[in-house]
Amino acid sequence: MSSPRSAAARVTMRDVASVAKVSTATVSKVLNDRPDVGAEVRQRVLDTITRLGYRPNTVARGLRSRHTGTIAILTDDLEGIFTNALMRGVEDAASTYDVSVLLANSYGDPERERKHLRRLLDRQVDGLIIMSGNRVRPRTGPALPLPDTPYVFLYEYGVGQAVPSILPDDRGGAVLAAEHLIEIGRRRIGFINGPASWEVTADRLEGLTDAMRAAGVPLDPAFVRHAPSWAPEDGFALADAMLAAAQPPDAIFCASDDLATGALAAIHERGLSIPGDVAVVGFDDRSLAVHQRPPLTTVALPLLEMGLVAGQRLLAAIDGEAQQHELIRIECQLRVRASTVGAAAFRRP
Amino acid sequence: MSSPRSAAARVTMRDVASVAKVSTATVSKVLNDRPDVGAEVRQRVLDTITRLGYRPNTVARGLRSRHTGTIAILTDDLEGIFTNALMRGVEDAASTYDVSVLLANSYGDPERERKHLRRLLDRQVDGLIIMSGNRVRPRTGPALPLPDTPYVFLYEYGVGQAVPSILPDDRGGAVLAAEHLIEIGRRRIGFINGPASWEVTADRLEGLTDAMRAAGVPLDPAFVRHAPSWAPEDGFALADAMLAAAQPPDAIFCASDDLATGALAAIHERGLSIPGDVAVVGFDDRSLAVHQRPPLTTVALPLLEMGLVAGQRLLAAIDGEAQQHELIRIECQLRVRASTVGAAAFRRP
DNA sequence: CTGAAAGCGCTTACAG
DNA sequence: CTGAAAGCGCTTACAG
Repeated sequence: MSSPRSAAARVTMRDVASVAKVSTATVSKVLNDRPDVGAEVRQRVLDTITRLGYRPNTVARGLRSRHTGTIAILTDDLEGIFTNALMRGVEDAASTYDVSVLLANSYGDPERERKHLRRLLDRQVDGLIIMSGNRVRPRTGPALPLPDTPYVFLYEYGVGQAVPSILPDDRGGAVLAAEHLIEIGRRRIGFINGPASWEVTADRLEGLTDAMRAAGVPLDPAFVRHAPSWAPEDGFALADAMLAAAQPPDAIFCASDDLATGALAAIHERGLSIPGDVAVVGFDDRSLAVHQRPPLTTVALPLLEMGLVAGQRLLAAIDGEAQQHELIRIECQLRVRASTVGAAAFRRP
Repeated sequence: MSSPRSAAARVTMRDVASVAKVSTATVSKVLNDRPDVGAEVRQRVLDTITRLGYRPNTVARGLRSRHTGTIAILTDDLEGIFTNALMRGVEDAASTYDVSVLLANSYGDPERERKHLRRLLDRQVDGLIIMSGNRVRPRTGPALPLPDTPYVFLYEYGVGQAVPSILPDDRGGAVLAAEHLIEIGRRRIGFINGPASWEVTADRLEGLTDAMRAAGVPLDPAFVRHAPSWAPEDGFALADAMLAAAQPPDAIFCASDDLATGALAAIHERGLSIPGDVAVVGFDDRSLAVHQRPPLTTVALPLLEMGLVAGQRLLAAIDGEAQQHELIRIECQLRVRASTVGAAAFRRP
């Protein structure tokens, strides 16, 4: 039974059929769990399969059946700050259904996107997830028309296309943060938002505003600022400015963990305690949040779940479910840590 | 010419052949850039292809030709700290050769790895990149034997297998850091290493030790410490302890940017200047490095290049190049920033 | 240089 | 319930 090392003649469905004394059609039916196979024959085929170590060739199956069990993630940024977690969700969903996922990185370049799309379509992918790895914004359709291939948008959204877009509920996340600060007794809440050109900043501001209004707590316009960038440096500068006011805020809500990192430093530098003098809440729940001094209370983006939902929606569409234009907002979660409910005050030594 | 929306009968090679009045064999030759086709016929085929908007079916090609133009990345951690950059390198290399890349996440579970491997082999992938997203260590072979499918290890390494492993040159990276600190005149250099159970910490310690010895600068054992974890908190604690010494270090080299972040905080808290009193160097060059106060000099891991090399090596093996057991170390790069050559001292206000 | 024929390994109607 | 036949869309020897 020794076989030439690499030529180890693959065992095919024909081999199984001939050994089990059935037709390949029958083997195929057994493999695909079709009901119309006798119990005895089924068992014989199954036994033969394991005895021969037969494995179906997905490529052949794909050619004949016209579905490949493959989806693709097409992203504009493979190194985006949220890319991994989103991808993991998609991969989890796909894996559950024995679907494989292809990866394509367009770098946000339409020409590259077109190339990838072409290759992916040539490869007969069953569907596509078009994903931004870092920034929610509207986008036009795919760089190539996809008349026969379902797709969904993830962490970005289409404007006219009849497909779902999976997004975080940024507004709701900000509401959570605001309600938490109000609940722990803060009344002078500052907001360090991200650059106004980023769409999420509008949603987060809206959530904060609505929650404050609902609670009857006024929001001082002087304490509501857009940072020029998302960098900690800007969080530092804006927090420092707020702290210099005659009546400084007793809480600062930042639209990102990075901004919050800067805010924490500014508060420390002034010798104020956290959360005693100033409570701080971030947004995103990146891994650095938990390592801040004190650990940062923050609003967690539901990235994994978003990826899962995107995957499930796509799979459903592949199975024939009708798609329509809709924005699916996934709830954020508040992660309460010491920067708002600190064990004792966290004052600089 | 209106076509029923979804049934838009695909144009196949047969259509092209019949319109161009040639055989499908000839179309295939043109498509695959075979030399044995007349110039005139070639042109006619090409014209027909664009006129009909023909696109080859990769699945059919794969079935017949026995190579699918697909590789897979199998990782134990899709959210590993270095996963994205490594993947981007692989994707870049693959894309260049018109090869697609599949993504598979085993979560480090052998059973899951086996499942993925099985699915990937059924799918007839041409090759595999087996990658760790966060930690260099030796590993046994794939959870399933791969007699006919080439693979390479990335950011981890095999022990016996006749395949290459792509790794960073951690030792060399530490040499760069040490030489830099010595060059700017530091003589009492502290080293905050990562947990001893992490293999890279041995390499980085060796690099530091060798460089110091070569320069004739003594290394005080009291200033060489393994942190219990990679977290900033531990960097803080160890730096703080070193600074409390009668003769504190004038430079601290940290085996990760996270540790360095903690060290920076400890130095600030003591009211010392950076780099005036103490210079700091990190390792990894994560995005947070540049946002430290002051921006952190650090040793950049060559992740993108590692991914590229892994991809290229794999593609070469797929093309038939012989593989052997080898550890391929890619050079790190020193990124000099203000924490060692700061514009003026960076003293706390 | 060109084409007729076979075949990659499956699944799909369809007949019995 | 089972099988013979056709065919998915290509590429590969091979003959001319």
